Order: sequence, then C-alpha cells, then structure tokens
Amino acid sequence: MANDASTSPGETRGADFIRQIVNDDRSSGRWQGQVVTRFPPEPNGYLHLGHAYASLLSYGIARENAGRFNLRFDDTNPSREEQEYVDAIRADLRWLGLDWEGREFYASDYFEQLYAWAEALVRAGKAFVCGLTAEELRSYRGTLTEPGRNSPDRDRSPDENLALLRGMRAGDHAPGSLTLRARIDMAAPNLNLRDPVMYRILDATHHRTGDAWHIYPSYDWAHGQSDAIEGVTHSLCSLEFEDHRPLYDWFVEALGIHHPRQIEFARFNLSHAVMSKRKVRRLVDEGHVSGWDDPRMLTLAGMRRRGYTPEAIAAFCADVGVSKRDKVIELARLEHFQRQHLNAIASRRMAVLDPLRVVITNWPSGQVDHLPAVNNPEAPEAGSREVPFTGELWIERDDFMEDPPRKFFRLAPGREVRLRYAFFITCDEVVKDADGRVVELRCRYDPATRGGDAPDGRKVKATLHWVSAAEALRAEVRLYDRLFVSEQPEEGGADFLDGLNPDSLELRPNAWLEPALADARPGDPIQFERLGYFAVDPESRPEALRFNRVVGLRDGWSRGKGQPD
RNA sequence: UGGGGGUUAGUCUAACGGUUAGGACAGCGGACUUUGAAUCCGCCGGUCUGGGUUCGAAUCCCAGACCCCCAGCCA
Repeated sequence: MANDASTSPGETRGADFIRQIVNDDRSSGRWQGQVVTRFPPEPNGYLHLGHAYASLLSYGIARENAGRFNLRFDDTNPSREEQEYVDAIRADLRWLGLDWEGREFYASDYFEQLYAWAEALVRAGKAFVCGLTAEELRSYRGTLTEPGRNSPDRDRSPDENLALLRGMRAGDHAPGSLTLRARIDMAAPNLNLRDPVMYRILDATHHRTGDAWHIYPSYDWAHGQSDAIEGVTHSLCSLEFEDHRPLYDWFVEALGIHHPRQIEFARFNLSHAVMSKRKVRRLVDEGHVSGWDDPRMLTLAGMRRRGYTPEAIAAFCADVGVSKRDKVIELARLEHFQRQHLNAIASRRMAVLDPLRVVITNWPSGQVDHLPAVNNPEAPEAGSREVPFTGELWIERDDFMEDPPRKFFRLAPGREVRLRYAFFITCDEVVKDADGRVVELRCRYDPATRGGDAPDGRKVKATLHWVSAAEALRAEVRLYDRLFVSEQPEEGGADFLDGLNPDSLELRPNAWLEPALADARPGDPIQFERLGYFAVDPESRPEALRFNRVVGLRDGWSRGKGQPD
C-alpha cells in the first residue's frame, strides 16, 4: 500500500502534482496543515478499477499526511440509487483495504443543512425559483458560442422566491415544474455558471430519506457544501469537473463557509476493456457477461471473484501515477502486477486441464509413492506437501506431440522428460483410438530418478506437471481472457460490442487436480504449475470444484512460436 | 469560430534552466533453471511542429498543430 516516504511536508521532488500541492499547502500552513480527503461514490452501480484508483489516491494522501479520509455516498438522485449498491461499494472498499474509521457519510445527511443554505442564498438574492421547463431552460442557456438569456423569473423578489421554494419542498408543485437556480451570469463563457440548477423536484423515494423530500440537490449544489461540512481540505475528482470548479468555489464563497480545494486528475482507460458505467451496465443488461461480478469484468466484484488481489490492484494504481493527460494503460501492466504479487505468495499445485492418460508400464502394480513437493520456491517457509504417484497418470495433452517441431522439447515418442518432483519417464508407445486420436501414452520410468534428478547426471529438456489418476480431484476450470479483442473498444464509431472477444471464456470441464487442492478456499492464492494463477470460484463446491484463472504465467514458448527464427 | 484542460519511446511516468533525457511495462536477445515461470544481464526505442531567449531549453517566450471535456432538472 502507499507509504511513500518521499512526500513528507515540503518535499516535492518525486511526488505527483497533487501530492506536491498538498505538501505546499501543509508547509504554508493552509488549514493549519490539516489534510482531509474523501471518496464520494454515487451508489448507482458497482465500483470498478477506476474507482479503486481514485479511492486509493485520496486515501493514500490522507494517510501519508496523518490526515482523515471519509467515505461519502453521493446520493442526491433517488431515481437511480439503491441500497444494494451502497452495500456492494462498502464491501469492495473494505476488500481493497480502505479504512474510513467509521466516517461513513451521505450527501443525504446534509439535506437539511443544504436546504437552509439555499434559503440563505435566496434571501441574499443569489438564487431564484425558475418556472422554465426543461426544454425552455435548454434554449435559454445559449450555446457554446452564444450567451444565454435571463430567465423571466430571474428578478422575482426574495420573498416570493422563498415562498415558492418552501412550496417546492412541501410538495406543492409538480415534478419538473420549478427549479431553484443560482443567480450568477447567463453570459458566462463557462456554461456551468449560467444560473445552474440547485434543486429539482423529483417524485421518487430515496433509499435513505424515503419520501421526506420532494426536492433534491444537484451535484454542484451538494458536492462542495458536503465537502465543506466535513472539513475536507483537498477534494480530488476527475478532469471533467474542472469546468465545475468555478461554481464549486462560487457556492462556498457565497455561503462564507469552509473552502476546500478541488483538484482534478485524469482517469485512465485500460486496453482491451471498457470502464464507462454506461457500457459496463450494457454488458450486464444484455447478458454479454454473467453479471456485475463476472470474472472478466473490471468491477472490483468481478476482479475479486477472478482472483485478483487488492495488493496487486493497489500496486498497479500506484504505478499508473497521477497526471492530467488522457491515458490508456496496457492490460499487460495490470497483469504484471498481479503476477508479481501472486508469484510471491501463491501455493504451487499441479493441475491438468486437458488430460492425456499416461500408463507407467514398469510401475509396480498397486503401489503408491508419496513425493514431497515444494509449496512455494519464493517462500521456503511455506514448506512442502506430498503428492501421490502411481502407475496411471494424467498429463497435459499439450505436453505431448507425436511429431514435434524443432523447438518443442516436451514429451514425444522415444523421448525422456521429467515429471515434476517425481521421475524421469520415457515414451515407448502411443495408443490411438479408431479415429487416430491419441488416447494414451505408455511410458517407462527410471526408479533411480526419484525426486527428479538422475544420479548419472543426465539431463532432460523438459519438466511436466502431472496428476495421479486414482487420487485426482475432478474440477471445472475457467480460462478467462481479455473481454475485448480490440485495444480500445470505446473508440471509433462502431458499436463497442463488435470488439468482444469470442474466446474470453474457455471452459476446461474435465480438469484433474492434485488432492491437496481439496481444501482450497476462495481467496487462496494458487499457482497451477506451468499454467498460471488460479482462484477458487465462490460457487465452487466440494463435489463440483470450480477454479478461475486469474492470469497465465508468462509464456516464452507460445510467444515465440509465431515468430520466424 | 466560446470556455476549460492536455501533448516526453508501443504504453505509463520522471525531469522544477545544466542528467549521455531516468524508470517501469511491453518487445527482442542471452545466462540460469526440477515451472519454456521466477531471477539475472543486455538491446530496441522518446521531448507535437516552427521560431525566439540563453553559454546552455523537455523546461522560459511567441506562433501553430493535434487530442480531450462542457450546451442533464446525471454525477
């Protein structure tokens, strides 16, 4: 997690531009050196990798500066927000490792205060009730190049406005019939300043306040004031709110309340993926994925299910850095950090995904040997386990070729290879079925090579993973790959769904696992040797084991295969 | 053709007028290897363009190009 020592107060070199600002503010004594940040998700969907980045950034900056970090649900639009999402967001953030120390707030906590402030602005002549319809409002707003026009209601008296506003609150007016607008400048080049809407009348039940309110604050009216109430010092948000900062500042100034500093950063896109809420929702709604937690999704729920670890996500987010330029991060980068973390902690196990039978012809009938196998070569303290070896085994079908090309050095007729942790075997005979398909290999083992070394010093070119047939556990293994073949599915005119990867999920329903995998639980970091990192799916049951591939091992063999040599 | 941002290798990022423009990821090559993994070593490759200031410019100035965001009673 972020514990960047290079960002102590006054120190700016090496720090990103936001941390430099925070450091400068601390050393200049602004806000008495306090640092308070917040993460303000709207509970209208599931969190994804981009939210992880944003939340970790605000959380990290608070921690590095011995400050506070608040979680605040931005629940100002009851028509699309639900408790289900609040619960999911909370769970995701906890899983990520964020600790808001009980400071879990809601914009709706502040509805009463916001309303009182609205009346104050009305009294001060800085807000008015407007009777323009939505369509009229749009036309009065002007365009990017032409100024807007004042609302006919703009100069209504404060008393009348107050009466109307109270009526709005009381439910005396139909949804859409009136709005409360800030009285700023209809000729402002920044459209956000053209008398923006503060309150709209909504006929909806709020997930927390129920039917207590008929009016709901807009984002602009709620956000800065919520920050102010919480004493937020540095309010971090993404670039599209840069245009809103003058309005953010205008409101807190007009109210004369605590004035947080809004700082905007660029979010990122991941290659071969979509991040926008709208598109992610469409994947779910149209059934292109199994749900919000489909392991192919970059939702935190999906990534958790897939087997991604919060540590890897945090390392990835820290590495992406903070800037204001558009960025598309290569998926390989995420995978790198995931491999790096799992390599250090994953238990090595053997699993055969696409099995080919091997009979050891000279193995003493009925005998079972138990061979010690290292759990994690990167962590000797993880110890070892024993794997059973018998005369009938499964190996990976890919690990045998009847007529191998030059650089294939796994098993082939007449060739000797090592079975990991076990013995050298030599392939004597290939058994085929009526269709010519290889169904069994008959091999001879060398008893002197027990453990995997030949006393005579002879070498083999390959080491294969294997599982003893009698003791093996059957499982379904799911191989996940990028959801999109196109690098940037969101770009270009074509429908982003055209870029869907038809092979993003490959089932291996007949996999065989070594017995030690019987008690693996969801969340346990596991490497299937030579294949990749895998995780137990939450829906896995003892009688129907199910594993998900998090990410494959780097594979120099298959990478080089397509290249001319 | 209004306003607000942005532009350093394929990707992300560092540089704070003085570095042979650094690092990571990707790619390529090699060493090692009981995971074709990991590890180690090496290579490839960059300052948007054009002027100017300066002994010296990615950095400062001028002009231009290109990209992103904004016309919800969404956030």
